[in-house]
Amino acid sequence: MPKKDEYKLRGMTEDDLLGLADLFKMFADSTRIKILYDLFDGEKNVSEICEDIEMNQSAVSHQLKALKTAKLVRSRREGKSIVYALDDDHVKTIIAMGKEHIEE
Amino acid sequence: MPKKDEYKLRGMTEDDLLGLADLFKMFADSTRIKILYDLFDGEKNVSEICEDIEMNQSAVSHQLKALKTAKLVRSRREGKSIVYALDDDHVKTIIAMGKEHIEE
DNA sequence: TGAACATATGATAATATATTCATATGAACA
DNA sequence: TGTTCATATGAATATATTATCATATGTTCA
Repeated sequence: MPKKDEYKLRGMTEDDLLGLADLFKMFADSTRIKILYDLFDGEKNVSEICEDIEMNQSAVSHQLKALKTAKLVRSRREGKSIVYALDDDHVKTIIAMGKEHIEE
Repeated sequence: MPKKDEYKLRGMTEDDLLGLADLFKMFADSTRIKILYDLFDGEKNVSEICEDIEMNQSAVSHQLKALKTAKLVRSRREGKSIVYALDDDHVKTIIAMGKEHIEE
């Protein structure tokens, strides 16, 4: 059966574009972008992130979960802590492009 | 006088990071990303954009205004129409990086 | 094993954001 | 000049998103 008149934009389906928007949502919130930027330094556990970005633990945990679902960060246990790290090289590139746009 | 304890994250002030998040918000909505993606083809007027992305004129106009404020598109009059175009090379790069992330 | 610690989670309230509808603006041209 | 066409805008509603609070989960180590 034919897909119910889903249109395409230069080869991208509507779902593709919705997925793209969802990805960029991850960068579109100040708490999340602070977390991502903080992880540029390398792995950090949740408490360290909270201190660095001055946000409380619950808010950070909620946002870390969103970032993990989006496959932008990964985590592993290390003793009592959970350590997070960037999980995609594109994260740095995307943020770098954003900075360039702003700096012009 | 000292700035009231604004912290920095790897050389970025809080305001810098808020600005980055605001930029990425432009890519984080399906209507706006459809518009941007539609303009990959080149200049288009508002009616053409509406048809391509199947959204009504008012919604498109509101979002074009947001994109213009963010300096991601520019516009000029051409006869009765207003023609829009991408106004920043980074737009294509940023979206391309997003696509790569998703395709993996 | 159980107390202490680190993180995660669910529900709620506060806030932000997008779409719609009605209408305004402003250029073109008869 | 006034009508028509294309776009922009304001206000209101609908929807999504986030931070917070309270508490649950799971580890470590005495």
